[in-house]
Amino acid sequence: MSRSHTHVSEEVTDQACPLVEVIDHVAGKWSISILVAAARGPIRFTELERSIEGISRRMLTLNLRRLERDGLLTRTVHPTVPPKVEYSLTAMARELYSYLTGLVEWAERHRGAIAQARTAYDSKAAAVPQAGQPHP
Amino acid sequence: MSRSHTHVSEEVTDQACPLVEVIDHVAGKWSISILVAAARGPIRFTELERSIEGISRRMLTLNLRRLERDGLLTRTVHPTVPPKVEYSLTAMARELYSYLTGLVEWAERHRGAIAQARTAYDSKAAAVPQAGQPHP
DNA sequence: CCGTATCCGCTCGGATACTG
DNA sequence: CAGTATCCGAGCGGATACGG
Repeated sequence: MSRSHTHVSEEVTDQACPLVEVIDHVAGKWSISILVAAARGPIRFTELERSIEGISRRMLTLNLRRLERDGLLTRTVHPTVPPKVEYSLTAMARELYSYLTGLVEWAERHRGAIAQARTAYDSKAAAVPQAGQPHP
Repeated sequence: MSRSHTHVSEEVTDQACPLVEVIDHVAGKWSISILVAAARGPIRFTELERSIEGISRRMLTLNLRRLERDGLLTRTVHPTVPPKVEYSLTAMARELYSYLTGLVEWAERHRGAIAQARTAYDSKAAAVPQAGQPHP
């Protein structure tokens, strides 16, 4: 945000493409699901819509466009009737894939532990009258 | 994957803790920065604030609380004056660490390519009058 | 089948001010 | 030092309707 003034001549990419933003796009809530789903091979719009639980059509479209714009997905339109559109990973995205699945597998392994940690945290926060008591 | 029949015991954590939500917390915009920064060893609040470019105090606090609640960070208060609070990764989070750095390194490697892909996409979208023309 | 467009509630998140 | 509290604008995201 408050970037000290860089030379505008060469490194536009540094300004235009902060790491945090790239990661945010790539590791976004739906992006991971989409990329993992598309990793098996070309996949159609409605297949994505059905395979990703809870995503709305709007959010699917928005994420697909953003991933395409970032060069992670290619969109291929087959001029048939009815229309058929397929999305595939680019080389860049295939390289990303293993990190994503690693993340997902980690989340699966620790999902239970996380749920327990939340319960513990919440019950602890609820029962601390001797410290959190604002006297009336 | 989406609709295999779950046992009741798993169903509880499944409801309380959807995979997508876990990933969203863990791979969130600021979460990654925080976890990576805390991986080197116990780190203080202001150290985090200074080392993470662009984060506000509010967002830092919110993310720290959420990570603590999810069992990824431990918060240790040293009863000194002035007060000293340190955050450390839990075992669960240290296991996550390598996937996160993998992601970050990927983002660094391809930051330039992504910036170029965006430029290409935008210029293509701007100059396609023969296909995108909405006839009046 | 594969989207786009519009409305709108709701949350995110920065700015600011105040405590132990 | 390490937060909490409150305000408030921006934009995310669901619902709905429509088009090629």
